[in-house]
Amino acid sequence: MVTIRDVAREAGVSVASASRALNGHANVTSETRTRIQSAAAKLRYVPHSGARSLTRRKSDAIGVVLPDLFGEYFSELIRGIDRVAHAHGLQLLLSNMHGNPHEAANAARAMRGQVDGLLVMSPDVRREHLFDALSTGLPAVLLNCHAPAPDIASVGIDNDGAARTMTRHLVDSGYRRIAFVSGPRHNRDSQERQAGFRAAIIEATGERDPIIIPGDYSEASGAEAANLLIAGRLTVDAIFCANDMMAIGCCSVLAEAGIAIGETVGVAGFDDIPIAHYVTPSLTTMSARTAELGATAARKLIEILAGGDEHAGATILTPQLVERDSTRRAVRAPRTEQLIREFQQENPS
Amino acid sequence: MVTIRDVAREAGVSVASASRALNGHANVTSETRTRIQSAAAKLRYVPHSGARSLTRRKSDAIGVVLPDLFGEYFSELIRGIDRVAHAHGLQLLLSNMHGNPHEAANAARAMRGQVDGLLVMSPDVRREHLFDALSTGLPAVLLNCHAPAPDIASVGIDNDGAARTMTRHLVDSGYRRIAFVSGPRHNRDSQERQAGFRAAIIEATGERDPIIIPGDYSEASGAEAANLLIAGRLTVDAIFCANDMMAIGCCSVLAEAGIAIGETVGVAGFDDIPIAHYVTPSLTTMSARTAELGATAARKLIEILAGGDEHAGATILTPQLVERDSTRRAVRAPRTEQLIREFQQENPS
DNA sequence: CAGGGCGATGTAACCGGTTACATCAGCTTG
DNA sequence: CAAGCTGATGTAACCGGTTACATCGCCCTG
Repeated sequence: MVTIRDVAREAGVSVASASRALNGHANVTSETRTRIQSAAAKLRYVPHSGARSLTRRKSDAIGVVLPDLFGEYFSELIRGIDRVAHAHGLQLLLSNMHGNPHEAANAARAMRGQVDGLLVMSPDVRREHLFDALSTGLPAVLLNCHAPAPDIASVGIDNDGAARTMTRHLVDSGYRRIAFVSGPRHNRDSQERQAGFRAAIIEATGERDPIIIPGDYSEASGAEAANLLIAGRLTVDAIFCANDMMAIGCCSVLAEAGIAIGETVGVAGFDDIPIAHYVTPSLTTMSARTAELGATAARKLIEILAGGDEHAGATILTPQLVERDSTRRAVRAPRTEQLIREFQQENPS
Repeated sequence: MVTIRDVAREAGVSVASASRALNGHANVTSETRTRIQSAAAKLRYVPHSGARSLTRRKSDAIGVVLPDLFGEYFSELIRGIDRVAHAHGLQLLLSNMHGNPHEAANAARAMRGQVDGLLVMSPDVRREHLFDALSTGLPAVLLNCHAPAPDIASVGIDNDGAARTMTRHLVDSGYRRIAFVSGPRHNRDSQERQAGFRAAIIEATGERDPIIIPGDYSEASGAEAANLLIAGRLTVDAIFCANDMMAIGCCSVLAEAGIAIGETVGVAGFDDIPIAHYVTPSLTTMSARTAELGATAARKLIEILAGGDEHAGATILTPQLVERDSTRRAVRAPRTEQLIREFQQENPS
């Protein structure tokens, strides 16, 4: 493997000059510089960025620690992070804790010396895990986590408010008895969404003990909720799932059973993953603007790395209601819609 | 930042002993070891993996260079890669060339010294780009690329064979005039899929000049193809799209226009992204087994890193036909299906 | 008890860069 | 022409680890 010393030797200069020339420092004769550059090109020199980061004390990379890497939620998140990281010339070091909260600390430790900062998403609410993860001393931004201390930067979404918005939307759309399907018990997002749902139900209907079905964010657990309904063990006319995948599982069981989604039973999700737009009927959901969440967190970390300590504290994004067919009372077949449109075009006003 | 020298001082030993103790080498008294370990714990020592990789000459990380990071295709791919990387204790350094083939070389260069090997996907067929990307001297495995030299390891899928399989499936399902919607011109996968389609059409129908509509893998370009058909400028009864997103775009326009997909016009895609399963009607497609592709490539790279040079050369995965409703002639409403099932249950045999 | 062997520990070189400081040549200027 | 300045270049220390080799103390053995 060719090093900068090889380049220096080839060009007949010292390593210091070689380093200066290759890094574009000013104090090198242009003659020397070209000689060094051509030596580097001839030897196909590629700088060793590991060694480089050792002296420069920065690595131009940020670490991303996520609970899981699958599903659209995470591809969206990474897309948002990558967009701003790439714009700042930063690499992304990815780590997946595979659902094991203890691994977050390991992952963060393993990244010490390879990254300048950390983006950590640890949806489990138990705090000690987060502290572990942050113990490397690296600057970090938390995603969708309760910051264990107020001086730690975090970016999250307003789950509570968003769940209220959705619940009110369901009530306003005329649904009377609404059930909520929760996510995993220790998941903070799910807890907050559930709290928002409960508050909005109490406010709207006075019902103090709304129906809550335990789920785990999986498609299967959404399907189970739908099965309860079909079996007659759940009399509701709307189901609000704590994430989109459960809503989709729910819809497919209902559709299979011939129940008119939207008309007979309204279904809503949360996150607005891309699939939500493509399923039939399309799914009403709260857009968590996941890519934006990632981008915001990355931006915040970069600002902190640049020395702005005033960027600590929490940034909260407000999800937006995306109303689609799964909560529309009159869902017509596409063909019918088409005929209506044609009719309207032919008979203006 | 606390270094191993601080730990050594705290424990009253030399750095060598500290290093040995912390790395679990045998030749340390257990008494000394515990003393060093508690010193490390007390000081919250986290090893600097950058410095570590400098002497160990390995970084326990692999670089992944991809043309884009969005969409389900890439989250699937990364999922597969991560699964095996994680199992081998490897980190993932991600780089996105954002559609610019020249960036692949930059990305690969930037990774020198931070990764032990590279996984490169560069769907652009122009060879010099690939050579550039490989010029770092790092071991690399190519994904879905023509290896520019036979001794370079690569993993790909049999696009040609898969396209033939799909085309034959369409013919066997009774579709007579089939159009193909291609991907971007320089995309190798698309070219091979198109070639497979053409060959199968010639074989099945003798038609030497089948209909090929240029697309670009985007949902919009699939929609455009459908618009051609609706406008009557394309008389076909099946559309085979070079990827799923185009097929989905195509379907939504057809459905919007009230055309019965499957019945009147068959639509097929390629890749089997998760959405394909959720759209209505569900999409017939060739499963590229993307996660498996990533996992296979990662496994291959790891074997090469372990010193097995016999693993060079190409591995080809065979996609599998996933037949769904978009190419079924009798697509019934879910309610109808349900009634039929009930009828069959009540009247066995 | 001297000498050899062995296991624990320390010293220092090294990995591949960057950079503070020293050096040196060439020019200006009094 | 000597002194001083400037800018290019070289020397060597350093970043934070690992590890070859040296050292040292201890125990065993003849």
